[in-house]
Amino acid sequence: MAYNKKEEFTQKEQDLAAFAKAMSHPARIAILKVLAQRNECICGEIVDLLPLAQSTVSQHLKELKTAGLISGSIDGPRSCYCIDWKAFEKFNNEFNFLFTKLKVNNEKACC
Amino acid sequence: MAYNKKEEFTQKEQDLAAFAKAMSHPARIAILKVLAQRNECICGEIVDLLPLAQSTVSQHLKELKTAGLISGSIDGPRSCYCIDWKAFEKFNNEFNFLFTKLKVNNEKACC
DNA sequence: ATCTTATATCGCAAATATACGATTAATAAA
DNA sequence: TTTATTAATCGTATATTTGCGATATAAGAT
Repeated sequence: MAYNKKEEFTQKEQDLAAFAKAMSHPARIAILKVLAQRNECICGEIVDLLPLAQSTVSQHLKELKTAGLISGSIDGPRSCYCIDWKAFEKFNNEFNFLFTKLKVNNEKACC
Repeated sequence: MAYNKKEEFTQKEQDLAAFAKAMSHPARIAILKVLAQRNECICGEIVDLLPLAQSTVSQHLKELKTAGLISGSIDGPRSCYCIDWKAFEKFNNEFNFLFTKLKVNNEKACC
């Protein structure tokens, strides 16, 4: 694109979009699912569960971490990851505020 | 990428990812916000509210419509759009099922 | 000290997404 | 019928994402 216009939107809009973006790939949904079920998980186990190369999984993990959806710590030669529940709660609140609360006023759809 | 591996994930994972993807740009969040507040909205009004060209807004609207987050109908020479609340409800349920329900079992984070 | 194991990072190719101007299509107004 | 208005689509440039193999890094095992 000629210019990147993302900065011209409000911070909340950007934050919500960034969170959604982190979840916008099935591989990352799958990773989050595993982490949600196990509380903690070693990178290698995730690699075994996904149909992707190790380097690709590592990249997805990095994206999730950068976006703040998960946290990770080094555990000897391994890396342990888990979900940042607080971030999810925050997103869920924002999301519901935008798209559920307002629904009450507008039941009758026009189209 | 050499190959698109998205199809190798479960349908639910793909669906959730597709929904998140539709919300993964601040412009589309902004559009959804407007529609949530107004119940219905003409394309032109949205164009006026966003810092983007008409063709770009139209493209974003198309993406939202294709992903099923909004519906639209032609109203004379204009197009009227509104949120598909059912789709949001479905997404919210899936999302909560994955990322909130399971939280109860796993309060103690490791990292 | 060397070897193994686990993970992150780099470099690259291919696929997608973003943005715009120009054009088209379709209705309303004159 | 001609003209204006509204919105969709096309073509194109650029940016970003996805994916992999190869390489680097770092800790544990021998």
